[in-house]
Parts: sequence; C-alpha cells; structure tokens
Amino acid sequence: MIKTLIKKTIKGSIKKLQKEEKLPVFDLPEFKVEHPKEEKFGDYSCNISLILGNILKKSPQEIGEQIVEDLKESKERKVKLFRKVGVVKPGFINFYLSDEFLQSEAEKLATTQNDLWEFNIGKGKKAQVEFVSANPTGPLHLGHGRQAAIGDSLARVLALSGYKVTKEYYFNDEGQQMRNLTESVYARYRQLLGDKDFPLPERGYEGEYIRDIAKKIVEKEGDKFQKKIDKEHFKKYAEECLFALIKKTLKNMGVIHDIFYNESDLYKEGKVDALVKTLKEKCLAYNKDGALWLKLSKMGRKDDKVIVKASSDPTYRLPDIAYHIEKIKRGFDLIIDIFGSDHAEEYPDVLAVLKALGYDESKVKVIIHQFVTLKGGKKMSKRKGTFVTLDQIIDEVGGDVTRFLFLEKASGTHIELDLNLAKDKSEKNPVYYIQYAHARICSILRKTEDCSLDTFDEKLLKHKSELVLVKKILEFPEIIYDINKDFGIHRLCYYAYSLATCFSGFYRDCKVISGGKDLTQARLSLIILTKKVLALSLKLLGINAPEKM
RNA sequence: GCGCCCGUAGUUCAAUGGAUAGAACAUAUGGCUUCGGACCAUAAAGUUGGGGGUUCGACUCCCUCCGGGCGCACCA
Repeated sequence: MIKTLIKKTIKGSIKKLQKEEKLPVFDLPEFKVEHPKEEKFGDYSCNISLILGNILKKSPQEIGEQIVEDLKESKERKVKLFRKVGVVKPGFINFYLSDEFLQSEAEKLATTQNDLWEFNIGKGKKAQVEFVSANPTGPLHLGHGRQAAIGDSLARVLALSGYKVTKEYYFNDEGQQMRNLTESVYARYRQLLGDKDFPLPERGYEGEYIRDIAKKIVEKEGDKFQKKIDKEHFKKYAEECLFALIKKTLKNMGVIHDIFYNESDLYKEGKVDALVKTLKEKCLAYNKDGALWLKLSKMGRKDDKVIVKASSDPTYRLPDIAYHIEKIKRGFDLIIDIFGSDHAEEYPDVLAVLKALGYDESKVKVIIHQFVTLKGGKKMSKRKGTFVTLDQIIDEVGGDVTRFLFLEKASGTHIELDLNLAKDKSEKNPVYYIQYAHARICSILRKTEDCSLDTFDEKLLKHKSELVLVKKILEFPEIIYDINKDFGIHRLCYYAYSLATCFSGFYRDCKVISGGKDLTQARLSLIILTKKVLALSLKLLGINAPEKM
C-alpha cells in the first residue's frame, strides 16, 4: 500500500538523518500519512515535521525540508514513485504520484489473472460476527435491518481481508417472552374460532402477525385445540412461522447467517452451571437476599448485578457471559458483536467478567449502533405491534436501497427515518448512481466483445481523468485497511460513490470506442478494471451490480 | 437525578487533532446528431447547538450549559 510505503520511507529518512547527526536522537512519535483535501497539496501528505517541530522546538518547515532533501536520494524517488515531493506552509510534506507509477499500477491490476488484491490482514484467523439475534417473537423491525446490513457487510469485508468468518445469530426461545407469545397466539386462535371475548394475556403481543399465525393453525388443524391448549405445539408452530418470516426478510436483504445459536443449548450442555460454579470459586459472585450477585464492583464496574434470582432463574447476563466464553473457546480470534444502544450499558459487564476469569477480552469488539426512529412516528413497540417492519421498507424501496440506507451512515448516528421521504427519494438514491456506472461499463463492453486484452500500452493512459480514475482504484485497499481498524463500513459506501464519480469524469472526457486501436485497448482495460472494483465494492455492500438497468 | 450516545448547508449525512469543513438531495442556470441523460457543468447555501479551556493547529480532546435518543429490574 502506498501509504505504508511513504511512512516507511520517511522513517528511514529520519533514521538516516539522525545517524548523520543532522537531527537529534528521539523516539519516533506517531504520525500520519493521509489524502489532503485539496488537489494542489498532492496525493498524500504527512504531518511528521509539524509534530517534530513541537518536540524539537524547531521550525517544522526546516525539518520538512531536511527530510525532503534526504528523500531525493531514496530509492522510492529513484524508481519514480513520485513526480514531486515538497514542503508547504505550516510544514506538511506533500507527495505527488508520478504518471509512470499510476500507469504501471494500472497495468499490473488490469492484467492480473488472480484477485485484484490479496489481503492478509486476518492471516487466516477465525472471526465471528454476531448480529440481529432477535428472539422469534415477531417480525424484524428497522433497527434489526441496520444490524443486518452492518453485520453482513462487515463479515464480507473481513472475509476479503483474510479471516475465516462465521455469521452468527443468537436467540432464545425459552422464557417469559415466548410463553407470552404462545398465549397470544392461542388467544387469537380462540377468537378466530368464535370466542370473540377470549382475552389476550396481559402484556400480550398485539401485532397483526399473531392473528396470521393463529389463522394458519385454524386452517391446518381446525378446532382441535379449542378445549385445551397444547402449549408446546403452539410455541413450536409460532416459532417456526416467525423464524421463516425472519429468515425471508433477511434473505431479501441478502443476509444469510451461518449459525443460529440457541441460548438453551448453553443450559443443556451445562455451560451456565459451570460458569456459576467458577464464579463462586473465584469469589466473583456472592449470595444476598436469596439471590446470587455478580461482584462487578470488584471488576472495575460500578454496581453489582443479580445473575441468579431468588426464584433460582438466571438473569440474561449469566447466559450472555457463558455464551461469550463459548465464543472464545470455539477458537474465534476476533469476535464482533453488533448491538443496539440499549445494550450499551450491559456489554462492559460481560467484558469485565471475561477479563476477571482470565480470558482475553480484547478479542471481543462491540459495535453499538444507535436507534432507528421514525420521523413524526409513534414509539416503536414490538409488544404493541406499533412498529415499522423491515419488510415494509424493503417492499417500498427495495433491498439494495434499504441496505445502502443503513450502511452509508456511521453506526453512531441516530437515524430518524422519514418513510415518505425515503420512498419519494428512493429513485434518487446514490446507490443507483453506483449501479449505473457499472451498467454503463457493461454496455460499452457489449459493443466491443471481440477485443483481446492480454496486453495494452499503459503509457496511453495519460489523460487527467484517466489518472484520477486509476488513483481512486488504488485507494481501494486503504478503505479495506481502515474498515479493519475501526469497522466503519460506511467508508465503503462513500468510496464506491466517489469511484463512480471518477468513472463519470473519465466517461465524459475520454472516448473508449474511437481513435486508434491501441488507445481503445488501453481504455477498455481500464474500464474493465473499474468494473471489477465497482462490482467488488457492491458485493461487499451486499448490493447488486446489474449489467443493465 | 445518574450513566452512555448524538447535535455539522433547507434536508440526509461525511470529514484516522491538520491546510479554504465536504458530498448527495432539494433550489437556480446551462448542456443530448456523439460509447446509456438513472448523466455532466456552474451557482447559491455554514458562527460545526451556546460558552469556556487544552494545542503550533479543534467538528474532533476536556469542562459547562441547552436540545434529542438509549439505559438505569431479582425483564431480555
């Protein structure tokens, strides 16, 4: 990667300058190489001399010039990576890539028979991404959609980065919520059979989908259960229906999980009991008022919390901890949890316990996304059935737009969705702009099917718009590295859009089919390369790359 | 009341402590005899919620106030 190369070169220069006693000896501080906002400042810029200026109490400008002077001798300079390197105003060192370098990189990428880039960030390690994880008590809502999009795309990026990735869905089909669901379905069932006043349980599920499930039971099995409820049967039926619904919704967004992990397995396999035993042995839990308390205050957290109630039922923290221990034991080196902000308070407890038990909690990365709310809408409640389902929005704007809608925003933003606006504006969604660029390339390619493209003269790619496009293509690996660092998948949306913009500029300025045969060949190679990078970006985002629109 | 998150153009959002805060949509104007006009070009639009502080440099870090979201159960 060019960034890393520049960093290395600068470090080398400084060491050399120190050896020659042109600079005093010091520990090299962190510094940055980034893309300047303005074109005139070059393709990359480095702030090292500003930082050193402060440390050495010397003019940054002067230090910068010293480094640049030395860089002139370096081998990167000699192989003509840069057209120009200079120091500007406050003391930034600016690097301008040479045309020769861009051309040769384009040639390398365009003629490779393999994948465009091979990332070895994950080094074959195991990664797990847990997301959605909704209990089967109703259809998925908008918040789940946000998780589904982020989790799935993150998993795709990690897989490209060289991890072996497992996409996991954790759920619980035991407990109060499910009993409530079962009884709600039964109530609707009885009502459908004529008992108009058969009451919904207190705090029962009021959503219309409950009636649909009951209707199915009536159609299939008639009044078989009118006298007496078969709880197990109703529960199982409701669960199956709802999971079918959930999986279908996820599939409409291009999301498929590898593993559905049921919380009850943790109990069946004795993992929860074992955890309780360990916690007691290590004096991390104690009895009080008939309940078992977790001594979080001794683990750097504020308040102790109950993990086993006086009724001897566990609270959700307990299996959650057991589950995360299992994740580590299953050999995952990178564990990503995607949770809504309602979990923001809880997960540090889980991490604290992992640490106290001697597990490497740094393997667990938690991404908290803020809630999706509706503009002018009522509060969304699953129990009351007053929420916008993910299906509704997918129906309105389609899977591609839905995914982009959730992916283009950093997970920390609060999304206030205006459903009408989203619908009205969906035709103008940026996702179509990216897809259009792809389709347009395909269209050009359809007209030139007989071209052979094993080789081409890369020196012919010298128009500014061609070189800008090449530069943008070379940025792709940087985006992947950045996402691996901070899991900000939205970067990829912005990248794909700007790549499409660079292609539009090229399309405007450079005719592909015209002029000489050699130029056509070179430009065809460039647009095929562009198409591959667009398609790859879209694939990672889980969005279709259509050949025609 | 306490804790976490958020507040950036009319709107939706970007901006690993860096240079004149950027895009899209909406608005205004112009561009098809030409590889796809779902496109392109130009313009207007900002006291980055307010006020302090740290720094060579703050949308970014710290303090405080205002506004919004989410938590604060022997619910999950």
